[in-house]
Amino acid sequence: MEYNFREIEKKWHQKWVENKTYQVSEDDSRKKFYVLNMFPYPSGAGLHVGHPLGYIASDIYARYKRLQGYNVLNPMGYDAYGLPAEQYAIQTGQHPAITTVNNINRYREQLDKIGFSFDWSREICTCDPQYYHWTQWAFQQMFKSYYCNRVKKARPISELVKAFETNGTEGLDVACSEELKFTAAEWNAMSEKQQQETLMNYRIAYVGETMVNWCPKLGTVLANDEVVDGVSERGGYPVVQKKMKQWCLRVSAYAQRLLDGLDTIDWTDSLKETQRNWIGRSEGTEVRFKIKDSDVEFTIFTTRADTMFGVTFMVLAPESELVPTVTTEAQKAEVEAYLDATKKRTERERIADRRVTGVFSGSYAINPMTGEAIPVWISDYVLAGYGTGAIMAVPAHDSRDYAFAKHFNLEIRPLIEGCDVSEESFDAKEGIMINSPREGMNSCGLVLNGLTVKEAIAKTKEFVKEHNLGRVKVNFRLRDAIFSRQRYWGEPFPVYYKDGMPYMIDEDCLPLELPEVDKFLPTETGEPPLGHATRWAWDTVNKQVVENSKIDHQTIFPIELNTMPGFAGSSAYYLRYMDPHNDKALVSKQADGYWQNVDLYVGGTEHATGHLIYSRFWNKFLFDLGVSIKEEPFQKLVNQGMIQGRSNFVYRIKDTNTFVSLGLKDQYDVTPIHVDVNIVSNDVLDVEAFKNWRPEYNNAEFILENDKYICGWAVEKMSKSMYNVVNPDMIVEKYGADTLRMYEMFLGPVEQSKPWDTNGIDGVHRFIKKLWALFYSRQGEFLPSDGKPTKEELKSIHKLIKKVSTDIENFSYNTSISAFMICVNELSQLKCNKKTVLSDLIVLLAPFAPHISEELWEKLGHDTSVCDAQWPSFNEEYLKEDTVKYTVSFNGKARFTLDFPADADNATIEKTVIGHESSQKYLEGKSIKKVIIVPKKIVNIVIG
RNA sequence: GCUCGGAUGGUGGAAUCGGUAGACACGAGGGACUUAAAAUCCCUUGGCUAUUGCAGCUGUGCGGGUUCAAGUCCCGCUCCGAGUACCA
Repeated sequence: MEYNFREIEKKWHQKWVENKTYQVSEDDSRKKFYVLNMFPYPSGAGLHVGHPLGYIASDIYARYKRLQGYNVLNPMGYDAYGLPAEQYAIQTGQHPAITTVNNINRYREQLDKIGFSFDWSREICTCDPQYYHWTQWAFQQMFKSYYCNRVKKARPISELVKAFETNGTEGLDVACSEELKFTAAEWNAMSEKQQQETLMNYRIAYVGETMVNWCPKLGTVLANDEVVDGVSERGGYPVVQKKMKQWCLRVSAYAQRLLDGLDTIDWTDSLKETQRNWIGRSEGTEVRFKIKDSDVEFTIFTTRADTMFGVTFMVLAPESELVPTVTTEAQKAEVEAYLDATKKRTERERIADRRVTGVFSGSYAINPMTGEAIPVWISDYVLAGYGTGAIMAVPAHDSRDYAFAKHFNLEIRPLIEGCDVSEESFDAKEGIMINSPREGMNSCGLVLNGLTVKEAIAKTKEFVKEHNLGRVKVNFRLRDAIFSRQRYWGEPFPVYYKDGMPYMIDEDCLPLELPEVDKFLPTETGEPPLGHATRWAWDTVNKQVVENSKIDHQTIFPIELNTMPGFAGSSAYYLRYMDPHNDKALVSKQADGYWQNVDLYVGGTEHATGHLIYSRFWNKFLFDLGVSIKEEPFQKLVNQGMIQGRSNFVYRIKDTNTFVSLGLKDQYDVTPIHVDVNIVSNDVLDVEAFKNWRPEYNNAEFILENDKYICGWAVEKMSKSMYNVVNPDMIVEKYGADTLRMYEMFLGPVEQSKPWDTNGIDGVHRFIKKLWALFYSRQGEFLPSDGKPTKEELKSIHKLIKKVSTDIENFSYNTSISAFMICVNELSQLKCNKKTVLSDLIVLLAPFAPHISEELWEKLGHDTSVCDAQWPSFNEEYLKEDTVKYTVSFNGKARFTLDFPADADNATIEKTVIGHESSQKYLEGKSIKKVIIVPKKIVNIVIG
């Protein structure tokens, strides 16, 4: 009987739905396992063959864990808010909700063909009000919280208000935008508006006026991780810096915990390293410098406190608030011209054209160590956003300061013994200090000469602390996340404004639904697209606010017109899957208590500094609230590689319609042209299909080699424009889902990027047919029978059990599949038809090829789904060999291969070797010094 | 520039602790069955030399080193990929 995959796969898809095979619920009698894929953004292009790679890998693991007896949660959903649907809406007028639903349906159709064990009853979609209810709720909780550095936790803002009422800011240690100082009396005397403004300084979700990445073309701000090389990640439009009032999340408060948490999770080192760099912890010292002949003071941050004696100038960022203060009358015009010029440069230009620019402010600062007066400059190589926006410049030991000093002819003063700074600075943190202080230099008593750099830093820190010149400070590169987007297709903020200050809509009124608008562009007055939704503003928000918050009916409250960014909806979705239909809470205590956190998370590396930071932050916040019981959301993370396209080329002879085969192309002047990979097989072009591919090739002519047209090829990104997109539906149609699944895994390690090449798929398909042939003869006779397996049969299957079990744990699916091929070959050669052996084989195969496994499992007479079978365990007894081949070498030279008993030891080997004919000849007249048995069946004998 | 990966046949890739390369698969070549094709099965397949017997040399990006033994460890390079970039 033929292997009819179409019928089999259709049958089991139906049965799985009917029997709710993959629906799970909390079950305290079984251990849980939570497998999760990064949920997709449903794009209009549908899935290509690369998208399911990670889903297949995680599905195999999920099915494997289930066979081991775990209660496995394996959900799927959609990250449905996003720019493409909105851009499409702007162009065509089609509502993004419609586009999104269409795309989701298409995705679902494609996914269903591949046979995943997803529990679709838990499907979520970020644009569903039932879902974003909890995104809005979490945001409100952040608004109502501040971060206490003492307990290292988020706490209710009401606690902070109480503290202000009794003590003001006295003894406060909390995360804030800027250090404020006021007394209880001052606080109590503030108006409500002033109090609200003050609280903004401490809230975890706050409105802040910050420099943002503004993308004029998209009409919105972008987060740092959404900007790549100075242009927007989506669309590649220019991005400029702009000061704007925006919602922000105080991610920076969690910087240390985000860093520490990395040590507790099982992610790849490279991904952890990327996050560490992004968080960018640096330990240093803040030192105050006074401006000469003035009361003005400013603080700088340095990691090289040891170089205090080598400071020859100071630099402020152009955006620094101190700039107007330090600029003297005489320099005013020049400084203003410089500020103007820098403001005009986009970030992109600054990156592309890194020339040294700057201007002298006219003021001098006093070095607190030496009393020297040093010039204060302004330059855009100092960033306003990092540290204090001001630096002390040590040109001898910092390459940027060095370039600046050279350009403006400022003094360069070496501080490390033996370093040569005539050509470049000496940046390394090593060596012995000199000139600190220099002979004859005033000093306040600090002497660093003779110390190593490390010692000098420590000593200076102590000195600074003791003399109250500044403080020891840890700085992070991680910035607060900007949380407003001037777009339509995103979660609306559950916020209204009173007296210019934001207030939260009552929790009972959530979700605040996204209103309809008739235009998706900003309004004439420059407000975000939600500004078009005037009716909604009245009907929905004011009604909710007024009725539920018991506020004066006459008042019209403006509502927040921004929407939330893409990462809002994806930051806590893993919690929602645990309890997706709960309308009382994000997740019930019971569900969260059972599922805890994600045991295995699979997705691409492109989210390393975006989603994977934000959701860790978000989860830590919910952890502080007691909503999530695990501090880290994703215990183990596997990054699947990208599947690249394998493009094919034809070569057209210039100015003709004649195409020349690859091997002959060098004899002509040709242009390579991409050709659709779907009309090429094993690099041989289907000439007729090519003629029909496009009208202009209708009467194309060909110069063939060996009667074939051979195409060239290259590995490129899989994309429509390269004509190298391979669609999974087509593969399923031609070979079946089981073949697709196995082939995707057979292609190579999951973590590795590799090109898709449909050519190799026949090998996997053949394997499945061979497997089928173990069960059915060509005449359709069912072969399996009861009976005791032979030694060889047991050995073959137990070898496989051992291999596959360890391989799945290590995600080495490709080598597992090789092992299956070997085993099936062995069993066919042994003509094995023992039901026990074949049953084990089917269970092992079930995670990889679920459809054929279900079918054959049923045929073997089992009445439950193969999903509920038990993973077989192997028996070392069956794997033992009677004799073992040892390679024997003498002095590492002459080699023989000999058989020894499996349990041979030094003594028996020595005896046997000597007794052996060929070796005896070699050994004549020599004595054995020692016998070394090393693993892997090697014996070395040293003779002399 | 810095950080982290990687480089193995015509191709995708195996090789767990250093154990004597190239598993498995594709492709290619040859053969069987067939009127023919498809399907299936068998043989060969890193390179070079030898070939109606054995076999020999060479070989994991390049150059050194450690070791009885190196794709694997160490030192110095070349190239490729990813992340990051005035972070003081």
